[in-house]
Amino acid sequence: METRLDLTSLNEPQVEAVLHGPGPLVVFAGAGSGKTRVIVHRIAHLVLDHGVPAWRILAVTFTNRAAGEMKERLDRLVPGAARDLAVGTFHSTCARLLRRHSKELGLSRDFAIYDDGDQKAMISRVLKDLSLDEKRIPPKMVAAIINQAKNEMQGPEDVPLTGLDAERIREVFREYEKRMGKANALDFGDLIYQMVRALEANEALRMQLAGRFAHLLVDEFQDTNHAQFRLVRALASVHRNLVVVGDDDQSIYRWRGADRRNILDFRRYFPDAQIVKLEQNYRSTKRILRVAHAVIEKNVDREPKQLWTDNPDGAKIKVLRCGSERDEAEIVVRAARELSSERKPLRSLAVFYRIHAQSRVLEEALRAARIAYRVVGGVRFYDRAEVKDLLAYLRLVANPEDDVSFLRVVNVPARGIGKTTVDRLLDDAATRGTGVWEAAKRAAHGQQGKSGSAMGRFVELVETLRAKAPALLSAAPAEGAREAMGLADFARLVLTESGYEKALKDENTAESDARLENLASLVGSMQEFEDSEGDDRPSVTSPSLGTPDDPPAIAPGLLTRYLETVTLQSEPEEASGAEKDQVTLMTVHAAKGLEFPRVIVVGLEEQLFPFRGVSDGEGPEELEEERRLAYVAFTRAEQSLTLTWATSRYVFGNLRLGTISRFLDELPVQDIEQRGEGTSVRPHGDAPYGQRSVGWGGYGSGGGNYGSGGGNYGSGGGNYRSGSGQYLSGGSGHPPPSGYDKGSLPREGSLEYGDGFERRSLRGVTPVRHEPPKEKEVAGFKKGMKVRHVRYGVGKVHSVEGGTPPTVTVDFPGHGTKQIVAKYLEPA
DNA sequence: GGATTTTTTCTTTTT
DNA sequence: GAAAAAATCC
Repeated sequence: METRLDLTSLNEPQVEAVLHGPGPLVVFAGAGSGKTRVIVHRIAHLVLDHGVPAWRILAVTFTNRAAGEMKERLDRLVPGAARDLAVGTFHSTCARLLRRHSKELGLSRDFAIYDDGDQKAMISRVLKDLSLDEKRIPPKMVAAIINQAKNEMQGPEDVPLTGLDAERIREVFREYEKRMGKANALDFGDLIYQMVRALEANEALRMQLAGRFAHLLVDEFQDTNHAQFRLVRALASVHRNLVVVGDDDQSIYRWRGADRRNILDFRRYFPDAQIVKLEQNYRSTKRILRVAHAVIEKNVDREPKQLWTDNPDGAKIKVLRCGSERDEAEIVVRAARELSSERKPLRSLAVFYRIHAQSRVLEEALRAARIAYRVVGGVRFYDRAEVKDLLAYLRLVANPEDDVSFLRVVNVPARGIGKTTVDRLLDDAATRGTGVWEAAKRAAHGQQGKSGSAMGRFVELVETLRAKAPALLSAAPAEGAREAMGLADFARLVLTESGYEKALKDENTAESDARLENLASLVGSMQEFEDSEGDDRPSVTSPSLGTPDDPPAIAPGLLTRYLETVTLQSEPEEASGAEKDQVTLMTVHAAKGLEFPRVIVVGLEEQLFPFRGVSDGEGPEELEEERRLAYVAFTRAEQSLTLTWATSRYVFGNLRLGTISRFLDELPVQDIEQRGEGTSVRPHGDAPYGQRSVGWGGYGSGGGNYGSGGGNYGSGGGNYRSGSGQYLSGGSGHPPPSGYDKGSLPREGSLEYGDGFERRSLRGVTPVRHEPPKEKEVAGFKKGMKVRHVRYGVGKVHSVEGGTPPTVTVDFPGHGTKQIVAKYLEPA
């Protein structure tokens, strides 16, 4: 057809997907096949060539990042169109729709959204109130059951439960739901679950919403769960213009309820669906694709397909055997230095690991080498205590029924409302069946004069704050007069009125300073949010999902919108401005959808990658998902891919010996280049986990799996220790003395770096005899002590190094970890 | 009631 | 080895 949109840059199947007419379409889009490009072009096509108003197009993604990227790219293609486009994650889209229709649905407009931590706190309280033992019924397990149930669209009455405690757990679920209702709170699962229930039960609402969205596009469809599928089905029920895009090989969220059947069997639900397959890869070299394919093709349960590319063969994939995780870190440091020497930006390098815990060592090494890096995910900014405290205050102001937030801050800073008082309050709330806020008000009024009691003063504080922020609590007046207090100003007020700021200032330690700094940056981010929301004309879709003829009558206030935004995004928005040039560290999960010229994947050992947890029985499904993860990791790389594994590694603080990942063994030999002495390529086979070993060329059987005896990664207790800073010099091969309680040791890893120069003995492991290691003391300092430094203030001793002159490693909050010569420190 | 020290648990992966 | 939970001290 004639299009105003330029399609010359697209290949044939891409064009087919972009121009697809009415009705359902499923696009199988392999890694690097231009998936986002297709989605964005299709939206542009609908707007430009069919005149569909952008607000009638809904695009759903899994992450805020993907949503943002989509908007940005669309804006480049069709300037102005992105603003009105309804694009968001499943969760944010549902949250907005639920708020917009809160009245009809019997919800409070300012309902709170509980993240995992809040949810766990709520479950713990329910367990306590039902006098159930948290040891016997762990809150975490209950949370998993509740979340899974909601993913499957099941409530407490219809969730199938078996086992001794089935009915007890059901009761907890029931009570949890009740409390959530009282608290005006929804958890992540609820956002989808409640929206689907509303749509399926309420014909008028379904017609209204499904009628509004003339086109629906869903990204990463392979990772949708049942509830999300039902949501999509309901929203597409009127126009049936549904395009889903995904790749079953990249489905990595099975543990979160993702069901690949949703994409694989798409035609069972939509028999008339067209299928388009995108198999040309534009991202990676031929070698990278071959290596990735070698891992994924072993999966039985997959749609057979193979990516191809016109790109060159490229360099061989490096497979490096390291002696320890520190050696792995050293590889990363060298790769970063190599970049600099080639005058390439640091941001072209990314390092992926299976679990977050692996990032620490990498960070230490990069910091020591003064290489800029950023860690995606992990310890999140919004998880810091002071940040959560301030947000809890704000949440309480927006929604005083929010029990979890109430209990979090009722005595922070200490204001004389201790455990006894709180317990009495909770008892009262439980016996009368009210929320905690009601109970607190009762307690306050019971006193002569509100300020007669500490509780009374707290209730008064919250009410006063609420009274001061009417403009934040309801939609801003149309006149837009900025007469009232802004969000950031209000947050500052909360900090002073609550005494929070004063308490931190009085503390006057390096740590409290750091906390104050964090709060300042949080308040700064509020200012930014405020400005960005105020600057654009209020768009019809964002953030309230209204339509031009049907403007939201009860749009939530700025405060509620802000809280929603921070709860549904795991990390603060990247500060606007030039992107910094730094190496990126992240989990493989976080890497999905991204690409980097150079990629290093660390920790390719059995039990770690493929991962095997302590409790889960390991079935073929789990292994297949690990393969998909590896596939995702490898296919992020454009030009260079390096895979490392370590023969020894600290897990939980004790040493584990590792064996090479089966994934590495399966790679085509002609495409890889192995370094590191003694790496052997074992014959392929299906030896069970924990039964594999690799010849070190050293001591016989090699002895080491993570946790011996088919054990688990993280079980058992070795008796090894990495003496503080004691490294073996010279990699002499004398066997370890007898008398260790387990296994034998690998020879010190000697390692070749690819520059032809072999370095020996990077780091041996110094075994220690049975007697427990003595706490070392240097110049009167020992681990854990608080010390003061003229320049950095007060810090905690991380470890003592000894030596001449005696040196101590100290952690200074706000300044990082420093090595300081002992005489410049004094005990604090 | 609140602060400090000791003990325990934890680790997949995230909206 | 860190963070949370629990126990102990003031």
